[in-house]
Amino acid sequence: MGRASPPYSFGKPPMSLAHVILGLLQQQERTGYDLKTKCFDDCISHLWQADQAQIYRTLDKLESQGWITCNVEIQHDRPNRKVYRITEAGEAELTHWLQTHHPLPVLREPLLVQLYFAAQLPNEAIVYLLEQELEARQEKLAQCETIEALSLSNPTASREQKLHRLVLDLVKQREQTYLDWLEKAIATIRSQST
Amino acid sequence: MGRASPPYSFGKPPMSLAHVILGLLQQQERTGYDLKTKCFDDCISHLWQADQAQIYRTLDKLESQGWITCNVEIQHDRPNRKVYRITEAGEAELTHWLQTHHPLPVLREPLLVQLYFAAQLPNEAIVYLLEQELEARQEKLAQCETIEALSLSNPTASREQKLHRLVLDLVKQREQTYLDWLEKAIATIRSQST
DNA sequence: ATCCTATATATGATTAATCATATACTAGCA
DNA sequence: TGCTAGTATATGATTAATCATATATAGGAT
Repeated sequence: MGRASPPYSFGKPPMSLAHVILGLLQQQERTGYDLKTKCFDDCISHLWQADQAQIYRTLDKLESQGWITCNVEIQHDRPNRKVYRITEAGEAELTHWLQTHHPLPVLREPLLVQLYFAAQLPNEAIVYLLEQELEARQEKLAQCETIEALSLSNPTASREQKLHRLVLDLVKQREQTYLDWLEKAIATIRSQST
Repeated sequence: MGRASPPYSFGKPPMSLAHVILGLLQQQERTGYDLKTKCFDDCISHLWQADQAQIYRTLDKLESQGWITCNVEIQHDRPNRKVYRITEAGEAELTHWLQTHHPLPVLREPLLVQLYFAAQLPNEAIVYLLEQELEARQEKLAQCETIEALSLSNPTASREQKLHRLVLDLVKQREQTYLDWLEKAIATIRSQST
């Protein structure tokens, strides 16, 4: 008991986006548009990026799965809103998923491939590549700091906020590790004879 | 000039796996089976993981693109081998790709999502989750060290090897950042009242 | 009068990736 | 005898993700 019986058919093991959405809908009811603009883009872009089309299609699947329900709000000045709410089955599924270990995600970084095969390139070309990456990573760290300022600025440290803080700490440290390594790598390549 | 004219149609911007394969074929000619077993699984698993089926399909695409050619080696005791070699057009494409900045890959980590929404869970459940992640990350770091021992043990420091070392350094540091954070996070949660 | 932005949802097309499975022969082991 | 492992390539099915585009209305700026 606790979970629906076997024939799920909907996306087996990870299905992570579905569960991110369940988590967000457990906080409060929302529309697809709210999820995209207020949640994914403004609050958890450091954590999970999602395409608008995929959000709407996942909402459809979650609804036909019985994990969320939909209530259409008629609006006259604007398009109607489909407000989604998590169901009891959805909460059970979320609670189960939250406690399940998932395999480490596969990382595929073009920059590392480039560096791995860069032996044929002149040093300046390699340094240029690393500098562009450095710039992109600095920008990403800045985005993390924006999110930090927006959502973790007030001193009220609820249990939830402490967890959000932990998550953001990792993401920031990850970027910092990258930045440190890039600076070291640039110095190493520069000091090298071609 | 330098690149084939517009109607590529094959996978636009990233197409990274195709370029990893081009890089490996520039080192020497290989079969799909060699690529899977000797390269992806043994040498660059820390860098890029690839499914056997996708390797074969990408070889087909690269061939029809004119970036590699194929020579069938007839074997009588075993299945025939299709030996692939990079072409001049392929080398030009690789050189171009190696110098192009690519957008940062999107990271989607189930564990971070779980922690973000874990406020409803008891501390022990959160700690258990973090400990499982810690174990998986330790194993991954150990895999990096195996690769290090296998491919970077000899003291000959060619230009190529120095680059491979840089790449491995980042991957190891990334895992270490994770491990440090996980230990800190476990201590933090443990010290917390439920 | 025209254009852009915001609100709101939806579909079609395509790519990248994974999983399962099929085929086929050899060699070694139990 | 049957089983497994290694060598070698290939296809079908499916999922996850991205991009482009379509529709519709209101309100503000140029």
